[in-house]
Amino acid sequence: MPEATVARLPLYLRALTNLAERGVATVSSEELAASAGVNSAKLRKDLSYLGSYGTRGVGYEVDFLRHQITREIGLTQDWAVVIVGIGNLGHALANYGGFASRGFRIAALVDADPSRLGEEVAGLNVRHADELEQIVQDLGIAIGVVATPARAAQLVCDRLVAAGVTSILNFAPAIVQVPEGVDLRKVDLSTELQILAYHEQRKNGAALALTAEQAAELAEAVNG
Amino acid sequence: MPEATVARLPLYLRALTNLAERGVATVSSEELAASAGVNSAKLRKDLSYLGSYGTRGVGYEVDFLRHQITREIGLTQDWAVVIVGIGNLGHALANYGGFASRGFRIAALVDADPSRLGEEVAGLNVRHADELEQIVQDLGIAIGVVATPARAAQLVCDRLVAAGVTSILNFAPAIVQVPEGVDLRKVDLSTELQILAYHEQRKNGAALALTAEQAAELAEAVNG
DNA sequence: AGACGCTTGTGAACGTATGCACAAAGTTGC
DNA sequence: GCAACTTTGTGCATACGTTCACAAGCGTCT
Ligand SMILES: NC(=O)c1ccc[n+]([C@@H]2O[C@H](COP(=O)([O-])OP(=O)(O)OC[C@H]3O[C@@H](n4cnc5c(N)ncnc54)[C@H](O)[C@@H]3O)[C@@H](O)[C@H]2O)c1
Ligand SMILES: NC(=O)c1ccc[n+]([C@@H]2O[C@H](COP(=O)([O-])OP(=O)(O)OC[C@H]3O[C@@H](n4cnc5c(N)ncnc54)[C@H](O)[C@@H]3O)[C@@H](O)[C@H]2O)c1
Repeated sequence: MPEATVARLPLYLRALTNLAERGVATVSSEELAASAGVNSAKLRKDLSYLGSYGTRGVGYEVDFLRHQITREIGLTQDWAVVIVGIGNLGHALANYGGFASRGFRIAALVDADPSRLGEEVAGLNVRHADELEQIVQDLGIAIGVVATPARAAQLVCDRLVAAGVTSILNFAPAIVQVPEGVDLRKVDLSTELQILAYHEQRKNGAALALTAEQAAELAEAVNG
Repeated sequence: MPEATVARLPLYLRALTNLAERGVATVSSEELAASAGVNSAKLRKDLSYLGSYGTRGVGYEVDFLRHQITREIGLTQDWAVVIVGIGNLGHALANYGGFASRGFRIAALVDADPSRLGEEVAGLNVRHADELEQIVQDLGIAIGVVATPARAAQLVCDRLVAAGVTSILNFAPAIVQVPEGVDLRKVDLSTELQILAYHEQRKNGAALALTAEQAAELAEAVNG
C-alpha cells in the first residue's frame, strides 16, 4: 500500500466516524471524499487497496468500511505509548483525551528533571528517565513520543530504541537517526509556520506586482 | 519553486543555524545534507532554486546561505501570530520560546470561554473571541493558529479569514474549508500516531510471517 | 425480464519528486 | 601555469502520486 494512501486512511476513518455519529448508514465516494477533503477518484483508489468493499450504484456501508480501515491501520488493539519530556508540550499531550479515543493509551510519562518526579499528570506519576527500559518492557510499549528539548532528542531516541520501542513520534526540532526497522515521524511546528510565511510573503509580493501592473495600466491610460 | 523544496528550506535553515553556532564558516552539500537528513543531490537541487550561491570545489558559505534562505522564506520580517483556543495545547504553544527565535511573534491570545478572559499566559492577556477582528487589524496579524475543539474549527477559521488572516495553522482534527488565497496547513497528531501504528502492525505481522516460515523450514528439516 | 441510472474500481495519461552521474568550475599544490 | 583534486549545478532516467475517464456492476422501476 502506498505511503500516501496510508497517511490518508486516518482521515477517512475520522470522516466515517463523524458520519456514523450522525446516523448515516451508507455513503458514496463523492460524499466521503468531500467529508475528508480529497478528490473522489483518489479516495476510491485508496480504498481499493483494502479490497472491493463498495457496492456499485450504492456506495460504501459506513460501519463496515470503518471497521475495515480500523483493522488495516491496526487499531483493533490498543497501543501503549510513553511520553518522554513532560514540559509544556508533554503536559498538553498527556492531558489530551483525543488519543485514548483513537486507540492510543498513554501508559507512562518520563522526565529527566528530578523536580518533576512523582508529579501526577493526567492520572499518571512522572517517572525517571533511568527507568525507561524497565517501563517499556513491563508495559509492552511499542510507541514513544519525544517532547524533550532538541539537544536531548537523539539520546532519548537511542534509549527508546534500546528499550525496544520501534515507533517514535518526535516533536523536538532535531534530526534524529534511528536504526532500520524503527519508524520515526516528526512533527515540526516551526517548519509549518515557516512554510506559511513563505507563501504569505509571496502573496504580498504578488499584491505588490499587481499594484505595479495597475500603475502601468494607469500610466498607459494617462499617456494614451 | 516546488512545494517539496519549500517544505525543506526550514530544515536547511535550522541545520545552517546549528553549524553557525558551532562556528563553521563553510559547508559542502554532502555535510549540510547529512545535517538536515536528506540526500545531497536533493539539497543541491533545492538550493539551485535560490540561485547559484555555492562555490565549486569549496561548498557554501554558512552565514551567506543562511541569510538567503531566511530572505526567501520571508523571515527577515517578524510575523505576528494569534492563537485561538487557549486550552491545553494553546497554553503550550503560547509558552513555547521556539517560535519567537524563528521570526514568529505571538501577538495575541484569544478564547471564547469567559472564565479564561484576562488570564495572563506567557505575558499576554487572553482576550475574547469577539474582539478577533479588531485584534487582527490593530496588530497586523497575518497568521492564525487554531487550537480549539474540532467542532469550533470551521467557525474560528471563517472568522479569522473574515478578519483578514490569510494563513492558518490548524491543530483541530477537522476538515476546514477556506477560500482561495488563504493557506491552510494542518498538524494532526492522532493521524501521525495512526500511521506509526499501521507500520508497527505490519512489522509484527512480518515477524509472525517469518516465524511461520521458520516453522515451515523446521517442519521440512524434520520431514527431510 | 429488461432498460435505465448511478457508482465503483481501474487503466492510462499526466505531473511532480527523487537520485544518479557527470561536465563545468573552482581550489590547491608544485 | 598546469595538473590533480574537490564540489557544484543540472540533464536525464526512474519512481511515485494524482486525476481523468469509462467500462463493468449493482439496484430499481416498469
Ligand atoms: N511547547 C510547544 O508548543 C512546542 C512547539 C513546537 C515544538 N516544541 C518542541 O517540543 C519540545 C518540548 O517543548 P516544551 O515546550 O515542552 O519544552 P520544556 O522545556 O517545557 O520541556 C522539556 C522537558 O523535557 C525534559 N527533559 C530534558 N531532557 C530530558 C531527557 N534527557 N530525558 C527526559 N526528559 C528530559 C525536561 O526536564 C522538561 O521537562 C522541544 O524540543 C520544543 O522545541 C514545543
Ligand atoms: N492537547 C493536545 O495535546 C492535542 C493533541 C492533538 C490535537 N489536539 C487538538 O487541539 C485542539 C485543542 O486541544 P486542547 O487539548 O487544547 O483542548 P482544550 O479543550 O483544552 O482547549 C480548547 C480551548 O478552545 C476554547 N474554545 C472553544 N471554542 C472556541 C471558540 N469558538 N473560539 C475561541 N476559543 C474557543 C475553549 O474555551 C478552550 O479553552 C483540539 O481540537 C484537539 O483535538 C490537542
